[in-house]
Amino acid sequence: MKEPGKEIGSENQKAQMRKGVLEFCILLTISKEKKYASNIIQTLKEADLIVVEGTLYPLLSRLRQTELLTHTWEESQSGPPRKYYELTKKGRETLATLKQSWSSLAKSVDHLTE
Amino acid sequence: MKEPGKEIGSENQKAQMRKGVLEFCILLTISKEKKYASNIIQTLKEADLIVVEGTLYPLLSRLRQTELLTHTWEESQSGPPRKYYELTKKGRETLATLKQSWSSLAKSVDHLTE
DNA sequence: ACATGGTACCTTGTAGTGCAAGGTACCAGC
DNA sequence: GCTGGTACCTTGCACTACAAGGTACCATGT
Repeated sequence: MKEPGKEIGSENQKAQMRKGVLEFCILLTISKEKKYASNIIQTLKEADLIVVEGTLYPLLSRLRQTELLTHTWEESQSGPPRKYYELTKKGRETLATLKQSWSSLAKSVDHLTE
Repeated sequence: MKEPGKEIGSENQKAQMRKGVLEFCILLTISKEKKYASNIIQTLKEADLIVVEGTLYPLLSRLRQTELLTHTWEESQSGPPRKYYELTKKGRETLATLKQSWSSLAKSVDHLTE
């Protein structure tokens, strides 16, 4: 069963584009300094990228399983302890590769736009 | 059951990025002149974007259902007739929106990279 | 006339991924 | 010890690309 006034491409598509670079952006975010989940969401939001918890946690787990990042618990002054994420060596290497992938992709799009 | 030496993010991720902009790129491709499927794949390949038939056909159907493009049959001089795709008015409008989405996304990534 | 190779179109089943919604645990203040 | 806030995590659903397999039409050679 589908809604009759189904959403047209543009809205949906914008979300689709965001998906593709999400993992990349999260690695970018952490690369500057270690952060915890809510912190990451905040940073991405400041860059106009909307992400929610339900998306982020599974993604962080996946990145940890592939050993791109590690986490350490730290006490908070107000509330429960926080899980700070940080890039591993492999994580930094992968990020470098992804930066190239991104610029390569941007180049392709430019090429098609002309 | 997973392969033990499972593929690490970078390869997989690059594909993921491509996915996000695929629909956008296809609309871009057609926007210049009407094309048929193999033709589109060829054009994308020249821009370093790999797409296969099994991906393209369902995508074109989807775009037709949402009325972003139409098709017309034309005879070929060598082989079966070809289905040429072309943007509709709504398609051109959507494409304009997507161009903005793309540049907005690129901006966000740049913002995070700095 | 009909077999063969090439071109083009299309469908089915599978795996990966983001997201909405709901759930658990810890801390501080009243 | 109750309440509100913060933080972490899981489950079920919908969407999408892709691999693989299938159909149809045309031209050429024998």
